[in-house]
Amino acid sequence: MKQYDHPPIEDFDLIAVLHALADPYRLSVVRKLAIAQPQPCAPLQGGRPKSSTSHHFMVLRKAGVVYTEIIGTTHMNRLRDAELNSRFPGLLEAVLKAVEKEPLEGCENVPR
Amino acid sequence: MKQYDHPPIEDFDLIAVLHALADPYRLSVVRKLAIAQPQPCAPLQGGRPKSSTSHHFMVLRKAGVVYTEIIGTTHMNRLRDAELNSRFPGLLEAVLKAVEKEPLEGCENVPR
DNA sequence: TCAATAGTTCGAATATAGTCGAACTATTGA
DNA sequence: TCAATAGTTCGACTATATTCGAACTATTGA
Repeated sequence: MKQYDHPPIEDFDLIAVLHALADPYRLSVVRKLAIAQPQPCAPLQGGRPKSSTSHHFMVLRKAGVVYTEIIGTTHMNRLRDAELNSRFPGLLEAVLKAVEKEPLEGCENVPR
Repeated sequence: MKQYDHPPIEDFDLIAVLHALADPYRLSVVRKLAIAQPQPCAPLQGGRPKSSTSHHFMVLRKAGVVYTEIIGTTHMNRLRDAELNSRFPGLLEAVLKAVEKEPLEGCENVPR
């Protein structure tokens, strides 16, 4: 069962993390994973072709934002929130909090 | 004395702020302003041509990261840190903290 | 009034990123 | 063994960003 390479914490680069988060689609993925983890890619596609989704997940993985475990045919994604927080304390939390009141496609009916 | 338009807090957009910060040169400007405010553009150029500097300052201003006041012939820049913090609590602080141990060109000899 | 200063604007060139269809790979379950 | 599933890779295209020189504007101080 082949797995992805994920950067170790000490290789996390702030510019790469900020860039990874500075895209509406990728930010929505991060928000959804923050609500429910882990998740396969499929339910997070949001109407996009698989190749685009795959590209964005690669950006998230390379930055260290997402960890993907291959289980059978599905790729299970989770946030590397603890690692991110140990390297860049408060960053992910601040980002998630910054958009928590904004609508999140696919989660319109989630009660608060 | 003509002045710039700066977006009001309620128009701040997280994606734009993250994008503004996700560039090495712009992040260095933000770090330098966090150390000493306000400053004109000139000492922050870092060897770049003026047109590039001007472009990056425009990105920072449009995102709401930097406030520029025109005083005579110099454009004095400061961080909109309080406003940023009221809109996106903890974000700027987390970003600055994330890189505080990294070298900052032009500040190599600052004692700690 | 005029030169110097500080920074902008323009336009073109280059680089980086995002999008998408089509072909591909690995795994599972029948 | 074979079809279905989940996602990747490739290559081409488009869009967005960055870079830079050159010409420009506004203000000041001599």
